[in-house]
Amino acid sequence: MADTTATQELPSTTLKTYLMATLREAIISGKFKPGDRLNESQLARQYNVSRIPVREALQQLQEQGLVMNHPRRGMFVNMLSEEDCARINSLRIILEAEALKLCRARFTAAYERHLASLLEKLENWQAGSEIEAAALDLEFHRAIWNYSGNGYLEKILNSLVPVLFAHQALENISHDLLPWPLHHHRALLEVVQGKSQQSPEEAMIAHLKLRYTNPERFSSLAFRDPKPAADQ
Amino acid sequence: MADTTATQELPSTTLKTYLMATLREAIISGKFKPGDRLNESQLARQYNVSRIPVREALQQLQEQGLVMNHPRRGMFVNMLSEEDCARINSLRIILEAEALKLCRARFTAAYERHLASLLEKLENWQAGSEIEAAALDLEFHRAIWNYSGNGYLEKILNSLVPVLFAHQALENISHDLLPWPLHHHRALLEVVQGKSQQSPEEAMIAHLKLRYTNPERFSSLAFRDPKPAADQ
DNA sequence: TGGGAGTAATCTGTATACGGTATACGGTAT
DNA sequence: ATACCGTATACCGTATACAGATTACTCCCA
Repeated sequence: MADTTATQELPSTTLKTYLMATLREAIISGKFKPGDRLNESQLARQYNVSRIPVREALQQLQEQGLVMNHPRRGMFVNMLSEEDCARINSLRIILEAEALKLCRARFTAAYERHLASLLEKLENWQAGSEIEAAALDLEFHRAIWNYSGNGYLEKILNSLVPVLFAHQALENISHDLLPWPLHHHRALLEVVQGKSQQSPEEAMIAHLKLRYTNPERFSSLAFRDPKPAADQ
Repeated sequence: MADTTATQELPSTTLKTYLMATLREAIISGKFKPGDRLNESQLARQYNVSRIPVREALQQLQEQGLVMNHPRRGMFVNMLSEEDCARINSLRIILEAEALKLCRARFTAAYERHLASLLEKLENWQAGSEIEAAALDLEFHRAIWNYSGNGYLEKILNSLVPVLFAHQALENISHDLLPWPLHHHRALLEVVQGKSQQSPEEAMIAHLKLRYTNPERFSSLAFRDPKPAADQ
């Protein structure tokens, strides 16, 4: 299975890392819904480990924004408001646009082959769960982040975006919306290739507008660009 | 050892958060040098707590990039190469420029008073340790991040920049360089006030150039024309 | 005298145990 | 009947205890 964390990834080193990946996947896939309380003892019994690794994994996920801690109450799956999504998206535009620019500057044939093969999988994706679609989507974006050549940028995006995917997946399940939009990733590849007329920022905004209204709402791009209808 | 009195001030929250702040400060101030191994048991004895809160605090600091974990080996104070600093600075320019823009858009009289008072303290700072100067510096920047109105942006910057300050403080101590440059923060305030001719990115690059060579080296600004389009 | 292997010391990772606090429920008074 | 209060329960935060692993040291041999 594709790795779920960007930090050190040695599967059977410690129980904490194993639990982190497992719980992260469970949250992103919607197995645990926002607002759910995560009982340490219960999870420990469920995975046949003691509470300590569970605690530490949950705290790591807390630092990554997937769960929230109410002191003396417990851990709760984070629930994102529409505004939170917009705030994250506003940052994502800036950061992922930067990743696109860096990727474009460092472009090589090997990168292009990898991205193209991922893109092909995305565009030919037909059957399968929404979860798998989301995983493919995330994999494509992660490839771009990785090719930026700046590990800190990659780490930040990895701590920022997956929680959005969790939220999106859940919205998709509960509202039974249109299938995951996978068809617009070619525009991003074209930006990286230097073939696009769009700026990286424009491409990111267009990309996110498939799923959100005014994703750039809380970024500086919101009041630089006269185009969006400022309803607020 | 002098910390035993400090532990007596009943940590209103949890021991973990208390230890996090303490250890963070110790690392940033250079009390623990890069490469040092942090012994859990030793720290536990030193602060009169058990190993568990120490462990959890260290793991939190790991997520913030201040320490690194070698599995089954222990926690080590993170050691930044010159390239790492440049990578972080390249991101910092982008992110803090965004914070400046957001701050400028949300500017109020109260914000201005607060920033101005901090600036006055910075410019009138004469005596005191380099550590205090760094703390003041950081406080000013944090105020800007906070006023951006995007908690996620604030959180990212808080996970990115303090490690730089730790590195800077150490360099300063070991090489006995010039005093901490505090005099260039007015340019940032002027950007927020809209009085500056510089773009936020230019201001940030100029700000960081006081301390680093080519801080924008690993950002997209490095290979874009030096005069970005005026955003106002 | 230097290097390698074996052993001991030490530390991390994990399990179990305990105390304090918050929540929930039931009883009593109004 | 409702509201308030006291007790009970459950869970988190922390402490203590144990096992595996890694490191460092020592001893032996070349």
